[in-house]
Amino acid sequence: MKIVFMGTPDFAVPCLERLIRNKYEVLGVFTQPDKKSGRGQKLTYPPVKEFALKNNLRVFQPVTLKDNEAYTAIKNLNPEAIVVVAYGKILPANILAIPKYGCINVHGSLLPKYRGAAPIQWAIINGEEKTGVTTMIMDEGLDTGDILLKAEVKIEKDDTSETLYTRLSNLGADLLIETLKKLEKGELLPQKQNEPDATYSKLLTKDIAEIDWNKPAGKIHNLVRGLIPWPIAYTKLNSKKLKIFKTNVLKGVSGEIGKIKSLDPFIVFCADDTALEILEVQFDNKKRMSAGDFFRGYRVKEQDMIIGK
RNA sequence: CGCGGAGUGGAGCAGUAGGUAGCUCGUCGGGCUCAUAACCCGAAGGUCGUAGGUUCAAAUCCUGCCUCCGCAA
Repeated sequence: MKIVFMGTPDFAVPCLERLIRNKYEVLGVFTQPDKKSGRGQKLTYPPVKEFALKNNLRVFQPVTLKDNEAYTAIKNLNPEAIVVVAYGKILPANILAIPKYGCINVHGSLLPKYRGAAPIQWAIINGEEKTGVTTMIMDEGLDTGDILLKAEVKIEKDDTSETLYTRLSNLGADLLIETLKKLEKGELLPQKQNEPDATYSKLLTKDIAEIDWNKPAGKIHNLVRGLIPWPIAYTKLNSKKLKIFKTNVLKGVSGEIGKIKSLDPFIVFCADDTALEILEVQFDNKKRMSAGDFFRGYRVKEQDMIIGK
């Protein structure tokens, strides 16, 4: 099958890799334009572009798909299917209509739950016990297309968005190949999404990353896990930012909410008689380290430490 | 040229009016103890990121380079 691939971040790379490995003919790869990023504002390529170049694929980085230029380019490639994985742009109707098998999207949730951005992170933040990937035939809406296949995974207690990402991107890639094979054989019957069950997730931003100690420890633990590797949950310690990477929930512990119970181990009281043990932190301009290491060098008396502001 | 912080024994840090380095933890040995991650005694371990420069003398001053990190994107 002749395919045009569209994707941008790491999540999309396994899909492209599987397509190549399974001998699909990848006519071209669309990805977001290069951006200046990182310290020193260096121009960096999106991960999909890196991978595409290494595999000698044609790369397209249009600023918009809504003009005639992008449409014509895709039309001329004459794909039988367009595979879209975390591309970051909406496909207009005229492009959706080009391939005979349609535009296939791989989404990191069990649709219709978690349509939109950052579905994997929100599944963890909300404490879901399972999530998965879904393939669908795209339409003009935001993740509203008819469902082709789904695959579930269990969210483990210590999963972070990072670990879940890895699992789901590989699962998604496998599901994509299965979807394409069955689609080609005419074995798939697209299913309408059940609208009343639909939920949407927002793009992650830094302002959701500050920990609210008035919540129960379990919720905070989920936030911490969900915000790895970005933007990282944090609290303030004597007015400076203390990023928190790893925590442990303690139950049946009562104390004044938002106060430090002890430094070794590092425990803070939370709502509903719970407490959060903080295992790994990163302070100010320091490196990421265990709470024990941090307090070994942080020379402020315990009674002078103020958490949360 | 986006802004800024930092590289000191295994780990985290202190040490800027320049004179061969200290703390907490860990490690090793010994002691106490029914026992211990607890306590006591002792020991090992650092060419102070790297290359030059200034100086009688630099971890501490100057210059280049490498690496790491925060913010902003």
